[in-house]
Amino acid sequence: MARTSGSHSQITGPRLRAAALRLFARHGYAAVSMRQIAAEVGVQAGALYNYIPDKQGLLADLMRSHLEELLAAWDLEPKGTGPLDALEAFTRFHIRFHLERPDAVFIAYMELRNLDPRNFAEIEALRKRYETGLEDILRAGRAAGVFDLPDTKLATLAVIAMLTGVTTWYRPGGRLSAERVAALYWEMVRKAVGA
Amino acid sequence: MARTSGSHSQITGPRLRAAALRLFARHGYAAVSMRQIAAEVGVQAGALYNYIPDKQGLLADLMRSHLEELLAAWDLEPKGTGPLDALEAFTRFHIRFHLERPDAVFIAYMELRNLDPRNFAEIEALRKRYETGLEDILRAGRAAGVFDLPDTKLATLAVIAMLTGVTTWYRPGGRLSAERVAALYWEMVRKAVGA
DNA sequence: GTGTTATCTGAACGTGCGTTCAGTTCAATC
DNA sequence: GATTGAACTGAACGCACGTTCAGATAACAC
Repeated sequence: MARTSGSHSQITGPRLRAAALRLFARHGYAAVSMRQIAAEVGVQAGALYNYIPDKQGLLADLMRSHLEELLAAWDLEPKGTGPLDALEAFTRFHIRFHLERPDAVFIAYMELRNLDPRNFAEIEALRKRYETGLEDILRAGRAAGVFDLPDTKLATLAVIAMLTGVTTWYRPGGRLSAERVAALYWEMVRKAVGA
Repeated sequence: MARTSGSHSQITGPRLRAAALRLFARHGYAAVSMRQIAAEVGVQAGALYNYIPDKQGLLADLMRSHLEELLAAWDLEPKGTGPLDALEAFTRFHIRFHLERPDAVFIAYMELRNLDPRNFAEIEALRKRYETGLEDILRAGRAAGVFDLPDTKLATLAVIAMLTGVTTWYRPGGRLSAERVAALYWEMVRKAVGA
């Protein structure tokens, strides 16, 4: 009894991606079966292959679209004037964006090892591009004498790790609002870069 | 042809744990099969069950012994006098200890979701105890007026995330020595806590 | 009302999984 | 030199995996 009511192609596709995102984040790519995803979508496993080439392609797609969305959103973000404004913008943007997509963030950072080499290179390049955005800010601020940094590259990695760590413990409705968390982190980041 | 030369029980056990640590860290718990581990040890898969109850027990064992080693080592670490010394000791200890065991660290932070509830509670308690060590230092320093922190709990998580992040990019023989990395991170941590 | 086509089912494919266990081998013991 | 027992093999267990595909169904075009 296929096609039980109306056309589903524009429903099943997004639902597949949403279910995969949730399950991969919760249990890990390797631990989730296509049948589990299909059950969540409300469909048999075979039907999923109308929307994806294979399981590996599904994972790569999820990561690619997350990172492309991240880069596009950061491009549109107002960055104020000068490195200090830009760093604050980055900090607040990073926390806000990541807290809104905890599952996608987790997958993009944790399932890199499950990508085959071709996909890995592509995804890693996107991540690198995002990191470079922060590194440029730090370098500019250092050159302008606004920041006091012993090592720009290391500071980039340290700040990103610190900010991304928020997603491991933050839960909506907890002690602190996302806005408050961003403010507190910005204070720590500002001090850490010596500004 | 079992027992091809000499008694192996004191060799196979550690080799099993070493192989599992390496493979779990590289590919993830769910993606590694008992047969892969056995092949690395140089034994048939069935022989592994002389040393472990099951695959889940192997994972729990690896995480438990890593965290117990971490707590024991931190207990023995000289902490100087006062919160500032203690925080520096923690920073340097954490980086040194973690850089020496990248595989175990990765597993302990990433495979929590693959523990069954009983094991999870136990492992999570050990992790919490370690975090509390840092939180106590920060709270003491704040009370003594040595640190300037908007939120002690949040600072604890931020510092741990920042420091643990080192393991994601550090490679021996790279641009910076472990000692130098620790020094640079200590400078950033010190600034971040307002000291 | 007929034909077309997108969408899905249900069964099957070969493969590999974690785990068990009877049997084999060999160092150690007496 | 017989006995013991730790350490391991090799085969098997039932099950679940990712993926394919012929056939069924229902919405749509005319």
